[in-house]
Amino acid sequence: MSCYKLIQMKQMNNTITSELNDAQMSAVTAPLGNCQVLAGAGSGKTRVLVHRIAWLIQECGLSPHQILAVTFTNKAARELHTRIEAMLGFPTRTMWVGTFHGLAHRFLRAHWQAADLPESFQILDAEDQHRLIKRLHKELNLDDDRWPPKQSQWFINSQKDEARRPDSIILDGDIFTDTMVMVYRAYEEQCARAGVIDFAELLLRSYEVLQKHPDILSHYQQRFQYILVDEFQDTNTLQYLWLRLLKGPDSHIMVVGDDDQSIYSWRGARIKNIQSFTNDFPDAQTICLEQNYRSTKTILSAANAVIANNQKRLGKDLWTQGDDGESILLYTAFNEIDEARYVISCIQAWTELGNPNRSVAILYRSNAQSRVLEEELLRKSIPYRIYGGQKFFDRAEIKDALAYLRLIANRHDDTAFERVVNTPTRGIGNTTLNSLRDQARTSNYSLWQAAQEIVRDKLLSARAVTALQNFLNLTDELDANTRNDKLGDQTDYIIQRSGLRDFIGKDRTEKSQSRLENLDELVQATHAFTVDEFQQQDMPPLHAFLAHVALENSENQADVFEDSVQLMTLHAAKGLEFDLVIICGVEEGLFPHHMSAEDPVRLEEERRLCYVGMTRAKQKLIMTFAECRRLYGRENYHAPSRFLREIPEHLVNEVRMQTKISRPVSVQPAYGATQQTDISIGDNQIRLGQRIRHSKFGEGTVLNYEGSGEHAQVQVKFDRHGSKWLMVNLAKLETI
DNA sequence: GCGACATTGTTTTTT
DNA sequence: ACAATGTCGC
Repeated sequence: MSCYKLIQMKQMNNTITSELNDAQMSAVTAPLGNCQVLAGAGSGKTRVLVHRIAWLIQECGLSPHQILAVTFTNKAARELHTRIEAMLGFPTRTMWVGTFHGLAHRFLRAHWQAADLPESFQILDAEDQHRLIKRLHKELNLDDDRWPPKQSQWFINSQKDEARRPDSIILDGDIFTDTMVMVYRAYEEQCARAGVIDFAELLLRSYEVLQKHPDILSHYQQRFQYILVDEFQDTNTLQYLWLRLLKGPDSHIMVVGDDDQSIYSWRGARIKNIQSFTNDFPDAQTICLEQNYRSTKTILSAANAVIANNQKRLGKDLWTQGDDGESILLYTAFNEIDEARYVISCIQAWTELGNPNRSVAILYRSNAQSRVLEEELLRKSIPYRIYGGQKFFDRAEIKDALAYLRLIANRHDDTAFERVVNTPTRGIGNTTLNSLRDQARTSNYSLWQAAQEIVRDKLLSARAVTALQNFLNLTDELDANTRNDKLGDQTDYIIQRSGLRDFIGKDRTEKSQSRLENLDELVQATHAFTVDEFQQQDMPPLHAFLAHVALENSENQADVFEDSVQLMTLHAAKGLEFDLVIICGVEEGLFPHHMSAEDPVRLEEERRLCYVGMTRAKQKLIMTFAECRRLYGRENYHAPSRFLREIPEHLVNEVRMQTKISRPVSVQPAYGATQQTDISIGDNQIRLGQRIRHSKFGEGTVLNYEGSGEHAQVQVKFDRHGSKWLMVNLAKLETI
């Protein structure tokens, strides 16, 4: 090795290991073996993954080609990949970095024959799956009241997540199991006929291919010398089995996770996998990352105190070298409107200090809570962005347009067929459709084939036959006329020619206008789409686009660059961080949610959710709860959440609602946090929760105030000296 | 086949 | 409260 190269390597080595603490260092430079990293919130988990991979390549001589890194979200996968490339300074296209589903998809595209799939198989999303199962229930004459399709959907998905096929489910003579298995069977047949597979099936099918084809298995086992798994606490049974199978006898695996941040057990995630890992790989080294680089001491102590109430923990104590920081503000709101006003007033105070809107996140337990907050943000003209909610490609009009594309790609895609056969309405109603379904079922055809037969043999009324004929012709025509077009032009033409555009825009409401805009956006997306070499190998653009849409249903990326306050559920906040975090609705019944309150296991998950939320905050944490909240049209009185009581008192500044104003009925008088006072310090009006400085007592928070002019007094809770009442014009106070 | 009413069930949702 | 279904009559 040349001297120059050695020096270069030495430098690289330095960049890989510099700025790492001891624990991070031992994870990054761990010997080439199995390893488990328990990474607390904000302990530099991604950093360790990135550096570890760089280390494997630079120091252990592994080629990127031999590395497999698995994440849960596309975003995490992208971040991982770009950071690795930035660190290494060269592209690593041959490295497999992706989500479980993305990687499984890639695998199945390569091995579709072994997987017994059509080459052009398409992915069924959750909504399509639901529709399909609903239709199946009808065909099987299952009463929807007794047998909700949602339940079957849940059953099928959880069986698949447990790697169970209908044949491997033990029939216990129970009518429930019998029925569910029957539906599962019918569902599988239907999917096979239509050439579609659902999310869980991506994993299960690829797992089975590996199991049944030793040659394929050994190829991948030999190829992937090192497997890394992010958010390991969120893996389900199937994902764990998949990983274990893929890890060859000579390869190694590193899993990174945090049992305290497991919040998806209701989706099949098994924290137990962390324990299983140490059992299955007894030689695995365990490394704990406990130093937190994100939050202040105060925030961290509070979060630690809350999570300490969980019994089932691996046990980990986060610490930080950071400052104490401000106390946690706890505001007791009168109702959710008051809460929203207080929250927004806090944000205003925060941004007046020069902080950008984007440094603030409002977190809540359930999406329904966002509306009041939104209204208040709107009223105060504060730009905001709501995460979650409906994804772009989930909008009805987009799915309609996509269904045309799917049908062109694959005529036997019944889900797509059902979706657009009468959208826009073209005289094919329920009666016709039912005969169509009958026909399809008895002949074991796709709906498309059944329709062809009906048209050919004129099996229905002349009117229905003509209508069907027109639809079949239309679809074929859309296909034939755009066969050589670019994807964007094809999409544009199809939306126009199918009549979808006119249909969507026919009434001139604002809603239909925005739907039209969405269609335009879709066309634009198809124009901009390029086949991703990694994920899609050499698929035709149309197929590649459909797969991309299903697997990477990104949200509307519009105005992502505007400096806006971020609103999201606590779940959606995992993995993110903000200078100021405001958690709303911290009430019994809402958080912890009443659906989870009785079950201790689920309660612990709620608590972890609380922990996740609190540890998102870097500098300042505000928690609010409302004594009274309108929920489902009723007014409910809730007690403050038990989680609040679990926070040590000395870390909290309790700000009480000020005014004794009677309940607002329809008008909303100014009160509480937004009430204007005539008490001011210098030029600044006093606000509840306002941070001030006293020459002797130091910094504190305004809890209360009284009187005006010369008699004005404020109650301040000082960070170090407890709370005191002070005369405003005597005490030397200044606002911060 | 389609539009107008009633009925229903409302946590979280990485793919 | 509210939206998203399903049922009914035309």
